[in-house]
Amino acid sequence: METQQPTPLSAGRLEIRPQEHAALVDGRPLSLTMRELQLLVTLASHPQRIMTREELFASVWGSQPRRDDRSVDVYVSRLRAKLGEALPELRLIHTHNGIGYRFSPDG
Amino acid sequence: METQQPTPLSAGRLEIRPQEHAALVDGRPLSLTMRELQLLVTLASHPQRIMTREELFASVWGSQPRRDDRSVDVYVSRLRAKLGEALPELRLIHTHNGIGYRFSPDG
DNA sequence: TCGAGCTGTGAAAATCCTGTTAACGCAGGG
DNA sequence: CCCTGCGTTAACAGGATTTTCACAGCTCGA
Repeated sequence: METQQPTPLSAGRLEIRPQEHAALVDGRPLSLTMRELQLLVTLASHPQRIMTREELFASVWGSQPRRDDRSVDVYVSRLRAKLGEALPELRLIHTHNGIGYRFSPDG
Repeated sequence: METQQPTPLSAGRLEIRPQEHAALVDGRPLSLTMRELQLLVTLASHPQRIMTREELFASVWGSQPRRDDRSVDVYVSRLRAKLGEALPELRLIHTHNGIGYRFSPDG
């Protein structure tokens, strides 16, 4: 069984409410697309854990990525851009070369 | 329990008095139709919360929308037009693609 | 009976999202 | 240096979604 998250995920000034399709910074919702939000939820559901592209893709897209698929990278980039606007001082998503990405609630 | 709103809803220069079927900007009443007002009241009663079309429809029309119903969209558009005339510098109603709409008191 | 305004619906126009590719930068090894 | 591998992001086309317009039916006073 996968770790079941309580409805709201919290990470400093960032709060994520999957049920409400919302990611809030200081109470203000970010304008995330479905994919971006799904990706953020997946990452934030496993704080400090390095997640592979395959894991992330499976969770967000519901299937196996094809060889050399860069969708995860592209959406991480888009997500970072929007998170960076709202929280310029924090880098919540970390790259792990050759493996995947990791969400760190405290930057 | 649902959030119970005090009679007058306030959002900057906009004030809404559901009891009096009135929405005022700087004290001047907007010419809103019933549906437009109901929609505005519903949205403004849940500031910063992303509301789905289903929620909005249920609240305003009192039933479930039929598949592919665009009534909510059309009335949001009509509402925006009238709000935009009175408050050209603010965008109070935000679209959340694939989900619904959100009322932000401060634009 | 007429006219004005409100409503819901369909559909065209405008806008946004998605997946994909490719250009670019950077670091390490040869 | 040059090459290679990897991550980042700009750009694009196609598809999906939203916005807006037009219209016909209704209601309600004049």
